[in-house]
Amino acid sequence: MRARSVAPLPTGVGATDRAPRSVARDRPESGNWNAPSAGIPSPAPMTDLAHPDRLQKIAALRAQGLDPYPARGVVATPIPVLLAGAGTPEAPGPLAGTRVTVAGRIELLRDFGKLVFAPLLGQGGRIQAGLERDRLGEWWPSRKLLDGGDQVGVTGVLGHTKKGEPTVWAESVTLLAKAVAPPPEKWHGLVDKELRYRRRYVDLWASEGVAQVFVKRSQALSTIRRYLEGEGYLEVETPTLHPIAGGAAARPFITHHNALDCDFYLRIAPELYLKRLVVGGLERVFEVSRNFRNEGLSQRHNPEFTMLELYEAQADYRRMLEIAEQIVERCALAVNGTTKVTFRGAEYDLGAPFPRVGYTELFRERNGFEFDDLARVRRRAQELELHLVDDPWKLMNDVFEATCEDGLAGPVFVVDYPIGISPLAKQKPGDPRLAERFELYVAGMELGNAFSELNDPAEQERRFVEQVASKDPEAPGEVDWDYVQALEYGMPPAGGLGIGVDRLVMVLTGQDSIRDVLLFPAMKPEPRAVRAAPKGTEPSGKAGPERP
RNA sequence: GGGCGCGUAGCUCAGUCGGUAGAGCAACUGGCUUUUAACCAGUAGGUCGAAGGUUCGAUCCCUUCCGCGCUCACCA
Repeated sequence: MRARSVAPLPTGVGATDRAPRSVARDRPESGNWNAPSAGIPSPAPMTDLAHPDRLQKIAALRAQGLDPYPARGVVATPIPVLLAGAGTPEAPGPLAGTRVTVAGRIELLRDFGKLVFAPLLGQGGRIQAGLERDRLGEWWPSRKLLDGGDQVGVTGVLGHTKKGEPTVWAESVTLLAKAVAPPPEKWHGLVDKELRYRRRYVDLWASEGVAQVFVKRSQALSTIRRYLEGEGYLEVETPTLHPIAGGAAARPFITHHNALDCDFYLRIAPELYLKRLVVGGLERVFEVSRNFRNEGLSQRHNPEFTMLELYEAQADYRRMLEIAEQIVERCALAVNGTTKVTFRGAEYDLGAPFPRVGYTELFRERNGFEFDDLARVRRRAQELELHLVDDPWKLMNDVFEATCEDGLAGPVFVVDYPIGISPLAKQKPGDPRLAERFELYVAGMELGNAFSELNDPAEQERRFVEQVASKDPEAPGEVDWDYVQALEYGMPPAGGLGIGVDRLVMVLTGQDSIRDVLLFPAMKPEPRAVRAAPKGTEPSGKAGPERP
């Protein structure tokens, strides 16, 4: 909530005869609770989590004419500012001894009878409030209505305890929102992974370091945007609903538009739209897009994931190498202050430049023959007990991934991919077997993919037709003729790059699983939705929740 | 989709070789004015994930289902 003053409520407009107290949030009176709001009762809490004792406290508050969910917050000083301003007992800071207001969630209550310590959690930190009987006067008995998890505002003098901990010695306490669900166990916090993901709103404050991961994620995205804008790029937004699932080989989600009475595919890649924009004269574009693939889940795969894609006219994949390096290095520095990261037990240096290794050379080194020796590829695939897919080029790449990918600790660029697995990339001059394409690997994980974009419409049409004709269930179902037509209008030579933002954030923050860098990873719906009616009110026991 | 594992109080976990369950924290009551997982005493809290089967009796054994985790497959 933004800090601002609120004009007193005019008498008779939603105000009561206690209105002068109700608007006192900027000048809290000692011992003041919140004045009542319009007297609208809240509906009964809906889930099993609501604790009866806490519901009774709400009833007690309302009985006193007090609002457990007041309309206004308090004007508070951010906790990091308070901590810095408090200094130490030996060297008090500029705020020590002054009256301050802090807002936050009561982490827990340590009750000593006539003194209660209450660590308050807010964004950016934790500071302790000290509630003393002798300072709080007539409010003091009301402390019994507070619980761990409640949102409160505390005004008092900033000081220290005997042990030197910064403490706001409360002169008034304002309940800002009553928590009816109890917080997790204070020492272990939330450890059940399912609960952590389902109740991220608890995990974010109850589990150490979780919020920081998402702060870093935001910083990384912000860094990417700043860098690309500095390079003259324009951020754009292209459709999520696609008539043809193109730009990647993946199984799409299908949805239906009622008014148009047609099916759409959820975006599997923004690529073809972004290149249309390059045709349209937007010479440097990028998009941070959510993509959806109807495939398996794993530590590296979520059904929806975030991809950065960018395209630059007059550039080729060599320029994309540089941009990829810059993005990774700048993000590391912005997020961690160093290019060194620890991921899955190993240390990596994300400082540019990254080494390059040729796909051809790597394949030959690990397998002892050329990647386009398809007969030997097939034998090798049998040795490796790989699933023998029909598409020889796909099989070749399966062999590559099985034999080469694990060794790519990285960061490293694998450059010059076989053209057979690069349907949207331009052929490498002087070697018709290869495309001007690279992938970026870190910790054996593909982080990025880039190429010199194919802009020959006839060649693109030929490859599309070939794809559609293939037996690959993940190939597009039909040729994107509109895209071919776009190329017919002429697309300048261009380089394009895609970076898996979730995976990049995994590496930057040292998280093993993609789920730990997604605020709300995909989960099956929780069967429990609503709670039974309050005890004793079920008509016959049949009206309870459906709990299959 | 396959394999392995897990599901017991709000949270973290014990336990029952089959006789319907315990601890710590949280909650509630009482005590305590400097705690850092405070402490001390007491109280309350559970259709032991769901359904079915075996059994005199199932939270425990069996089957199926649901959810989650790990792993393999899948995943340019």
